[in-house]
Amino acid sequence: MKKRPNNRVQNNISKPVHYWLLKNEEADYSIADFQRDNTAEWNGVRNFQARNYIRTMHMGELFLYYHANGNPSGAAGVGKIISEPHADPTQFDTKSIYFEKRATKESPVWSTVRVQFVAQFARVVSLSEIATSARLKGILVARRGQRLSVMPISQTHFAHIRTLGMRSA
DNA sequence: GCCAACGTTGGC
DNA sequence: GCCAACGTTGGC
Repeated sequence: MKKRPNNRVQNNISKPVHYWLLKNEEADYSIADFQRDNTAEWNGVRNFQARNYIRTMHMGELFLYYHANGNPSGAAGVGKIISEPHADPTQFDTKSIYFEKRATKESPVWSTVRVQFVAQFARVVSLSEIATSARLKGILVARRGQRLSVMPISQTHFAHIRTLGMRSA
């Protein structure tokens, strides 16, 4: 019998743990709104690359909550994925701005996950701070032209930004 | 409001 | 499959 590699999590062999960065405009849905609601459906993603990332998400994974168009823009807190990926219901709603005429119940086009508020940072870790940090070199959110609302982030970068955010300025 | 850097659409 | 036109994102 082959021995199971010991660098995998038991009962979860084919599911690597990801960390994510999820964006919302601060004026549309801030970390305070997220905290008030406690949970939310991450509906309305209409970009194929972002959708493909959503489809690799797993329950329990953590993400940085990022304020786009913020004052300043940056990481404002932490949330958690609390469902497996599933069809975004707004794609079937003819009255929704997210309606998708190509979508059918049998083969949906867009995916979503349910998310839960975990923590608000003591301070926003600004994009300029992220972009200039040597320890965050290569981070996707600071890359020029990067506009995805859902992107992966390394465990190391996630942990570092969380440490910065939890510490008062 | 400007505009760079994309992604998407549709004619051919 | 190419690519021009158009739409969107998001920092500034």
